[in-house]
Amino acid sequence: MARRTVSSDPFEAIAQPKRRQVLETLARYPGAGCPVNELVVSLGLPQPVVSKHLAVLKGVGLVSLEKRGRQRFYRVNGEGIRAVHEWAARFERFWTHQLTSIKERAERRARDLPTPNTSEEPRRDHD
Amino acid sequence: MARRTVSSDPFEAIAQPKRRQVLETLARYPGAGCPVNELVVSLGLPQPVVSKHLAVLKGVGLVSLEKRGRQRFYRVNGEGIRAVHEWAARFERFWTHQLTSIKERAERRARDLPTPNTSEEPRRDHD
DNA sequence: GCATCCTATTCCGTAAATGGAATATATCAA
DNA sequence: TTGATATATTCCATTTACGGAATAGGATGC
Repeated sequence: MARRTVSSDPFEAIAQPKRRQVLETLARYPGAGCPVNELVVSLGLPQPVVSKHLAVLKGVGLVSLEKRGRQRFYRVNGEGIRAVHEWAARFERFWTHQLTSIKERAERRARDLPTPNTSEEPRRDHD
Repeated sequence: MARRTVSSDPFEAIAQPKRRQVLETLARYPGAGCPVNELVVSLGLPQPVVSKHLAVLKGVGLVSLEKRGRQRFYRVNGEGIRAVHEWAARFERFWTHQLTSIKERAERRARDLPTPNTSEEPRRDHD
């Protein structure tokens, strides 16, 4: 049961390294975006593969599309990636504080406290 | 051919919503971390499922582990998430600039590019 | 009309992740 | 030792994503 559904959230979409590559490549183009054939050359991947990845990225809103002539210009749509950025930012305190002091404090608390499961309420201790 | 390997990079690991839940729950605990049984209660998932997700997170360095008695305390390891945060930050300009000005610039450039067949007014009839 | 270019989509085989259940391992307690 | 607790691991079935090849669709040019 409960498989992953790549077509629903940006985290799934960027899980695939090639799709991150697509985004990184797109990001190097100006606001007008980049047509598929140029992406195909840049990435060195078969065109159907690129198109399929673009379809996934578009499905989750990570890129947007503009048709011009027979080409389709894709460009990065920041909002989706912003969500990822903000999710990760929630964990900022885990890398801004030095790990060593966190570890020390963790071990000190571990020794001194009975067991931290007496309350349902999560604790926030900071230094 | 080229499958995704969940046990190799943090992007794969956080693709799974339940693993993000695990991280979010862990983040609410103090530096000492959280034992598995408490995670099981908090998440309402079967214990083997939680353990398996923790194994994946540990495999990619998103959590670290400290044994104490028969319990194992897991805590968030910031470095892995930091990588995600920094990757997303590379796209910051796509959401800090207003979308409207980006669009305008896109269309201006689209007119100026050497691609043929855009001598007319650019079309805005789709997104 | 027809041919050509650009892109999307379908079909298919394979590899892999997920969850459930049962079991194994490890630690403590009596 | 035996038993209970805490966690990990194995086996299994299901579902899914991925890539490749071929094909379809759509726009342009002749």
